[in-house]
Amino acid sequence: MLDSYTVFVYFILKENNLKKIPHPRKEDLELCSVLSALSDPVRLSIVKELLGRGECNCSFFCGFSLAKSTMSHHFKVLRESGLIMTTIKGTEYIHSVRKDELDSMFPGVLDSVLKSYDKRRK
Amino acid sequence: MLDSYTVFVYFILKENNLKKIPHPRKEDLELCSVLSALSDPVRLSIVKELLGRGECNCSFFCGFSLAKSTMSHHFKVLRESGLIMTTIKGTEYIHSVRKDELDSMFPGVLDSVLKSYDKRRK
DNA sequence: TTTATAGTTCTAAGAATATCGAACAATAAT
DNA sequence: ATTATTGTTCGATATTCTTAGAACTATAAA
Repeated sequence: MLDSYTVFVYFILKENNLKKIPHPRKEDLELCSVLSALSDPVRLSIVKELLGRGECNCSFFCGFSLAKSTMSHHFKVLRESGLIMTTIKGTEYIHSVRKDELDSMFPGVLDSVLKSYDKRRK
Repeated sequence: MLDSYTVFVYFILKENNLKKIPHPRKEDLELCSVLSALSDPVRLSIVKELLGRGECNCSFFCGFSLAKSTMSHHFKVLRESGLIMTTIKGTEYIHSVRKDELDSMFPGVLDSVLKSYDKRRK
């Protein structure tokens, strides 16, 4: 039985609980942090997948056989370095590479790294 | 007083003590190791200096106010990742960037990274 | 032969990283 | 309301990294 007061309280609670995921500003991105984030094989692989697929949630990355808390950690490192952006859609977290901003700050870095990664020995 | 026997023994001793510094083969260089080596500010700065100066010994890098053992460690990391080559000339260790080999294995990576590094905020 | 030079290697300490499982949180579905 | 989904966050552990000082090594110079 929902009276108007209950609806109001529910709305406030929802608003307060809305998760805000912090992202660094483009101008604050640091080259060393980006390189460090990319230097881990798991994360480099994530970035490659994200670039290939456009954007997607974490479920695409179960092939790593790593715990989901571990994957969450890697996504966090990528986010804090400025490599990816995360938005929440329902219960899903949608990730995408901040390609334009990265290209603007560090021209050629992402492209050359991923090109080399693609033609590595399998 | 050097007789021929003394000269011979001296030669053998010198030969045995000749330091062989191991370097990874070009084909064995790994992208993640290179990125990891470059992701440290000290090492990135070393690479930049080496590229600017051509080749040089460690004494150019005293401005870091780091212990020489620490610098030696960073040069070792750079060497083992394949980023630099080290030869011994007298008591000096001469370092140089393996630019051609890196460009061949990872085209554009070194250039784009150092370009971004050069125009970072001071 | 002794001393100086230029660096390496060893050892150790503290910080940072990668990983996991358990507990938790927000939304969606029933 | 309860349960399911999709993750995050916390706490712990094992490993790696950065740094430094002390001892050492090979060559050069006196």
